[in-house]
Amino acid sequence: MEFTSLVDTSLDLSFRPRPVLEKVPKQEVQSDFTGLSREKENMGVKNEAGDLLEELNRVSSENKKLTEMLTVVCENYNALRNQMMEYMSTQNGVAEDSSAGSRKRKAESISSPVNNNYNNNNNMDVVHGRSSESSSSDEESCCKKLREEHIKAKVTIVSMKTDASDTSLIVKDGYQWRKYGQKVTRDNPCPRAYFRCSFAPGCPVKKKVQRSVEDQSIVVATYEGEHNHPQTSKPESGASTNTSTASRLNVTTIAGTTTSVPCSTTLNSSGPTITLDLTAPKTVEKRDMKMNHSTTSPTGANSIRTTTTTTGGEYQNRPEFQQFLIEQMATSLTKDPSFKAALAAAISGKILQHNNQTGRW
DNA sequence: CGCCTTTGACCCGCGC
DNA sequence: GCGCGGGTCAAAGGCG
Repeated sequence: MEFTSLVDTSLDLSFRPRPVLEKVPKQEVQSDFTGLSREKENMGVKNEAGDLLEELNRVSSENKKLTEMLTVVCENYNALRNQMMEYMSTQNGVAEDSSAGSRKRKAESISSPVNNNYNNNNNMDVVHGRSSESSSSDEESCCKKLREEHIKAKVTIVSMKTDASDTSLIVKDGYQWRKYGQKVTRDNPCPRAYFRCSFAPGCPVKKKVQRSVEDQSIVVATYEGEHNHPQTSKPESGASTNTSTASRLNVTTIAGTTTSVPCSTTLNSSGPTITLDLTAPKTVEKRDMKMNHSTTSPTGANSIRTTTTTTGGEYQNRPEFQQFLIEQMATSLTKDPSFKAALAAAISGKILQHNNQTGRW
């Protein structure tokens, strides 16, 4: 996510006074008083207009300076951020290289295709021959933590309703996944499957899939990270990979600012929790639209759980659904402070522009 | 042959 | 320090 995308200077934040601006009010003042011989009042209004213009120019130049400063700050931020990410990648690569010595398996099989794939990006900037002792463990752990926090900030939880008899833990979401592990966890007798995005070698996204304890017909998938590549294929609406069973899709995203659109091609991270049951007959009901801190998040994060029920095929065309989407988008946008700032700047810019063109204040 | 799943072993963080 | 539990690795085998 680029910072500049949050503060978009294309919204004409830099309000520039134009020659027209100086002329228009004068013309208007003169035209308003044409034919009237009230020299004193006229002079008073002209002085007032002049003062206002002076003030406007001052504020405009100040605004311009601030905008330039903001641009510089944004550029610096991006540069620093890129350096930081690059540095973290390098450190991570070094750390993993250095840790290979301590890990028996890694030392035994460095040429593992899995490892090569997974670390492709990180290895690009690795300075080979650097001893493991030379790297600062503090910095490594710091960078690792930062990276983990960065990833953890983008956690999406998707629940999908399947038949309880369906033992597969595969959620078809349009991406290509490679299963790399399965584990029975303590709090859930059903095994948890671990997947890694296998479409792009350096894609950091991981997915955990496990059946719900409460309702074993619900498969809960937890996505971590963001894909660095486009989606490979469209997710099949209301489908699971098991063709014989299947056909019940619940989408639940957890925690954050972005709302996932059900059955869409993107499973955006970090949105309010939305549970969509596309399986039941043709009714559309919105439940629990308010904040609901219970339920689906194993992390216990604040979440909105919304359950909408209808038939999958017609669902997205229904006006209720469109309205619901708009509401969700509006909610997400209004929660975003940067969007508010950009919107305010855009509105004020437009007002100023309009006033300049009409000559009215 | 290449890719995928399975599965037991290993790693590592955390709480006691 | 030790044990527990979650996460990951990688060899083995299956499948198209």
